[in-house]
Amino acid sequence: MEQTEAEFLASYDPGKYPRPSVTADIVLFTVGPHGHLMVLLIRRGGHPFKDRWALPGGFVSAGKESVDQAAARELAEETGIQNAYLKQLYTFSDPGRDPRTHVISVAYTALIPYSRLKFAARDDAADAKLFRAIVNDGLLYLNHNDRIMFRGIDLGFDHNDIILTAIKRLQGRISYEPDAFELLEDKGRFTLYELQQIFEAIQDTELDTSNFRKMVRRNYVETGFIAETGERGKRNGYRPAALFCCTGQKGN
Amino acid sequence: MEQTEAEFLASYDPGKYPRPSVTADIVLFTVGPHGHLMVLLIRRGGHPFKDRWALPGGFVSAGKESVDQAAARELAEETGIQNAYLKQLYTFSDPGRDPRTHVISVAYTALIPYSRLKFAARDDAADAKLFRAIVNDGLLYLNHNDRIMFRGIDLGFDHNDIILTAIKRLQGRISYEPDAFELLEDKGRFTLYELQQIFEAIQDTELDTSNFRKMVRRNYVETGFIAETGERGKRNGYRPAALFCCTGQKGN
DNA sequence: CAAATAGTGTCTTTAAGACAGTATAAC
DNA sequence: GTTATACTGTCTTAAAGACACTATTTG
Repeated sequence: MEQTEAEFLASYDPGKYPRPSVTADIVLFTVGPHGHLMVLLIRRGGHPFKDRWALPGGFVSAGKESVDQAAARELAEETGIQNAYLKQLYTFSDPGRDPRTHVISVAYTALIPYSRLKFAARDDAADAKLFRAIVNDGLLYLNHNDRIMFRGIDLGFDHNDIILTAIKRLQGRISYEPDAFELLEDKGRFTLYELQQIFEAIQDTELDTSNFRKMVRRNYVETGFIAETGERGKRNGYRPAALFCCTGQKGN
Repeated sequence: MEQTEAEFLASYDPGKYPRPSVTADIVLFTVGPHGHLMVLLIRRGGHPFKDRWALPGGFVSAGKESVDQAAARELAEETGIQNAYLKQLYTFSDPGRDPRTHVISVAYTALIPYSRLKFAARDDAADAKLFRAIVNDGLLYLNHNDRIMFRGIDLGFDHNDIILTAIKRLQGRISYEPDAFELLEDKGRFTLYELQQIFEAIQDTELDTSNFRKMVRRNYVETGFIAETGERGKRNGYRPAALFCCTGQKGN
């Protein structure tokens, strides 16, 4: 006898085959006051990789949330950050990447301005710190206030690979996605030099001011993505810079 | 008493929390003899979405394989295609995207030359067919030999979204990844016009021959990614074209 | 005025596009 | 020669980079 779809679903047994676990892991980037690209790491309190540094993240609640929602929830639970700018990065699924069982990790990139993360810059935040991420010769190095320094391969799980993938993707996206603006302290009130510092941190290069500003005019001012506010920034004994704001237009 | 990692792992119970299922789904693209971008669809034999067209794919065997391996295995099982050029696309995880239970789909793009898929161009291949993929006004339409035609939203699951995402990504990647060369009938023996047709199919535009060839020289010949073989193609009553081959160099 | 940062102008190179043209095979 | 496809040259525009330059503020 032919089954209808409703009958099939009523009799469906979801427990027949073993399933992997699924986690959402978050590579949270910020640009620190020295113009460095930084990543948030959590010191693991329990096994596996107890006392090692690793990315924030956690298990997806099956049937209750998408992985996107799990990423936002876990980031809020572990760091208090709400409404983060989160983008899916890549899914890591080697059966041996977690020693407990087969855990598939859907990795996300989060971009948060530094001032929302100041707690993690202090040394008394024992379990969640910002580390400068340095890529040299294809290898990742992590550095907190020149006091804690280690190699990416000393992170828990395959988080070295995840962070390297995230940095490459961030660098690739910067020319066609509005990522850089998410790292500004105030999207409604910023100078072009502040924006340039974020581009420099992400691309890990120095940029020519004149050429950078030409690019900004072409890609963002002329498209209406940002606009001059008419105001000028703080006076520090020299010429104050013009302030711009994001308008919410599409841009590029 | 403090547990060691080994003790922790020995006592770890993987069944404590409900887990989602994970599938690998494959968007297999080819360029047909009329220069159209085509996608392989399978007619579903069982519930859910029985008798509807959907992407090939299947469940990941937990603990036994990565999702990459599952994608390659499922593609081989359902179509006989071995050693496909497979790239991870995106992970789709809405808890309601599969009516059975929470099924997270890691989607892949496969690029295969048309001659390896001729079986799916014939009408007697009842359960696996190639469809021309047409994007119009952001909407997807599928078309097999002008005989079977339907909208992407009539596909099973969220496969309309997956295919649209795959097409966008393919178009975005073409200028910096060697994807186009994977669609050539013979990477060791092709004319520049054959290559141009693949670019045109992916970008859904007509390209200027002169400008296209200038780009090929710059990006692929001068970098050593492809080279002239010295031979010439078939004579059809007119000037035969020079044959090129991929060299295995990095390119771009 | 000097100091310090903000901001511009110009020249060159490179890539992209439009478009007219020449070359070589079979017949 | 014609026909059909293969292939090139030139002009224009736009983007990217190097680098010298001017402008505006405080003190």
